[in-house]
Amino acid sequence: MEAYNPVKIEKKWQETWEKEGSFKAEDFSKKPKKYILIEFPYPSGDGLHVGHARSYSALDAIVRKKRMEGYNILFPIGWDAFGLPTENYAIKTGIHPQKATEENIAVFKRQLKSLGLSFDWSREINTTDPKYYKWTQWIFLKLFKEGLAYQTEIPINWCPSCKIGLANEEVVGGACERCETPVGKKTLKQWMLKITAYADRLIEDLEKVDYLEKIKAQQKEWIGKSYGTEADFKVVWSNEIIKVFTTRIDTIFGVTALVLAPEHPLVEKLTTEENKENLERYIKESRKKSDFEREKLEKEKTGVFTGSYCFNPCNNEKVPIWVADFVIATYGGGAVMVVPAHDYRDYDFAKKYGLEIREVVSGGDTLKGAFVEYGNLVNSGQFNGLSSEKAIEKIAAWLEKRKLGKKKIQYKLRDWVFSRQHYWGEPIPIIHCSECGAVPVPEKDLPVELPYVEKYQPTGTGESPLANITNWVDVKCPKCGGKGKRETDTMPNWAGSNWYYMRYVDPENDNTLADSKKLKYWLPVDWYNGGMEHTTLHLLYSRFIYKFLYDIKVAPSAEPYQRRTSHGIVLAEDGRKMSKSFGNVINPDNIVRDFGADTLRVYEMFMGPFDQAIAWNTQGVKGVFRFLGRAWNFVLDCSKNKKSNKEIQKALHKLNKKIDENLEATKFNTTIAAFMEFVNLGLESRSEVGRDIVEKFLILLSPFAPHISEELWLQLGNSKSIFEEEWSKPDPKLLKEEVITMIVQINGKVRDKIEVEADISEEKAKELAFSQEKVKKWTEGKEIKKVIFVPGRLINIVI
RNA sequence: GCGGACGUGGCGGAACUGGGAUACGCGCAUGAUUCAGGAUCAUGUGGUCGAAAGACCUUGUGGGUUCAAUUCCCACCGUCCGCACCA
Repeated sequence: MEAYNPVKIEKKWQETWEKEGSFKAEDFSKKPKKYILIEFPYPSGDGLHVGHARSYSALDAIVRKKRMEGYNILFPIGWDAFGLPTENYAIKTGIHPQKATEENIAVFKRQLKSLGLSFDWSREINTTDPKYYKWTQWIFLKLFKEGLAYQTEIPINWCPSCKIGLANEEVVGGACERCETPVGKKTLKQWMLKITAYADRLIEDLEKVDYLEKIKAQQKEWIGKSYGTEADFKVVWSNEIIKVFTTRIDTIFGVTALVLAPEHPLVEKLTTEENKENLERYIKESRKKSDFEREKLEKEKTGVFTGSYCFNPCNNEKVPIWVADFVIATYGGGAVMVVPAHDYRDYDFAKKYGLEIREVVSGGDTLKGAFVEYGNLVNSGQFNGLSSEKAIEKIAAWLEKRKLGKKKIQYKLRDWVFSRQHYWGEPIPIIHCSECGAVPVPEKDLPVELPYVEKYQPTGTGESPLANITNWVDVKCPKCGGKGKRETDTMPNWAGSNWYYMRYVDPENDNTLADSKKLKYWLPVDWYNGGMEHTTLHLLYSRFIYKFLYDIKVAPSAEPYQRRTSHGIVLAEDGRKMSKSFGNVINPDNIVRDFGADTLRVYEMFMGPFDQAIAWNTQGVKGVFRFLGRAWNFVLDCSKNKKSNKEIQKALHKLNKKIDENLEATKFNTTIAAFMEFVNLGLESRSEVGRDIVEKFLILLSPFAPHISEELWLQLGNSKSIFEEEWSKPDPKLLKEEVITMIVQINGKVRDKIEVEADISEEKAKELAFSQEKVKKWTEGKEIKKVIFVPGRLINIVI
């Protein structure tokens, strides 16, 4: 008998599957459809990560099983290829991003194919292909038309190293997500997408989908909806009104100051002569501070008095107006009412600057600290005695009646900065005309192709490298025919990934983003798996874009993804992140070469709970290789036997059941453990295991370890592919145990075990239990208080 | 500070709905095979006491509910992830 040698068989089967087009999805098939999606990879220069292999292998197992169950499966693959890493790589090496992308894709493709993943390669897409990004641009034009894409002059997060504007989502801990340089501010005219218009629907429609709870929670948190009241504070000696948002309008009688963000438009006007110098210095300094530094300041609060006052709308008291950089300019209008007695932050601020601390909600002690809970109102005029809940309603109504305020909903979510000052992205299809303003490129002129140039270094001025290409920039205005200039900003790398899963449905279509009938057939995606790190980025953005496309009747449903699961990352053996600089990267090529793709796939499923981060362990890989070797011997050995005993048949059906249940729950690790147990049992009684069993075993194994299963299937004399076999259903008769081990407990401690019929009656069980020697020993001379019988499980004697 | 997850052998981890704690794998030990190493196979492997039979202890800590708790409740300690001066 030949020993298991994966290198000899894997390539052969990969070629056969490809040649026969075994995994092609069929549009409009009569079979029930399932659209199963993994996040398409970014083809970086580092090659495939074992982390890619982890989630892809797991989903491939699900896909292969579902095909055998009779589903028409769409399991596609493509490349999310625009973006900074490639551009940076190009700048460093002098290799054009397009060429680098092509080379990287070739490597990724070879690596993915060497894993035997059952993608439908005929639907491969690439976001940098003009035929693809034509439609990315088309979506932008539609957004523009509906007023959801607009330009504005805003201070944006600016990475001084990448020389690029960043979305809030790309700033991690005050630093650039890509290069970890502390982020500063720069005011630029930027394209924005109005995701805030969809904030409510993005929250509400989470009810309709099946996402992990933590994903829903994170998205809601990110959108940050809060209910409150906006109150108008009129400035003394002026007609200016400062609008203040608060969730605690019940504390308005405790206001002893008002604080504006340094960027607030009224700051200059409100600053009196004698405070001018002080204030200017303060603003200058706080502007110099990056967000990163602001956060690092240990929450020490600083501020300066403007010299002006305003009126509290509820009691007409004069309230001093301050400026402080703890107030966020972009949230709630950039103005905060300070209630030291009932807010921790305000308390600190008041202590530092000697502001009055006035209790207006009873229950705390203003000498000790802020009391932030709800209570009953005091020192609040006609509202005294009301509970906070009631007061919030009453005061809001009172303000509203006098046109001094109104109820308001605030979100943390902000509009999405959609401009990037880079070369390697989709050009924004807009032409600027001095007469007509921003004019959309006519749809018939799409795509606006990215010009192929030699130099793509950032200009550093805030303009993209495209600004230097005059013959591309200078065009006629499509509206008036006059002089126009192309928009030189490009889109962020999220643009292409917003809608890519729609393109898989109809990847060659040149007339529309995708045929509407095909969209209707395949969408929504039934199961989408990806990384947790995309929860507030890609996942939220793409839901927004899809909802927009639904509104303009392109997308067929309200939500794009029916189910969302997440995998944990794969760490290096030392528990750190895999990184070239640590020299701890595991290259999947080496694992495939030394142990085979099946071992890699099974190991990555076995290594730990799917949703949990886990460290690589090469010893563990060896263990899985051993298991597959044992399985190989087991199958070939036992295939010569004619008959199988009942025990192994039962074990097989139990295994079958376990796989069915576990896969839906993404419990891949225990599924593999069940296979190992089965093979251990099989080898123990190998003379009593026959061909019928090993054939069925191979069918069960095939989604997980496709190459070895296909090869053994052939060696057993089958002529058709194992993947044309039907997935089996466990036989309930064989699942039913006839004999069970009944546990006998004395006072909850296991003292004996007895083999009994599964449906033994209570009387018989008791009788049997008490007749046991061990039980007699433990109960001798003791008073028996109680006997508990759990059918099919145990008997507990309380003494 | 807020939101979420979690704490089980030397290690990764398992345990359905409250019913045998430590499945499966790694590692380790002993033996077989081998000139040797590797590979493979067999057996053993939570702790303490014991020659053994066996007894007792053990799921972060302390308490509670229960015939029975890794699982449920309360308090505390600790770890990880996300957000974070959001008014």
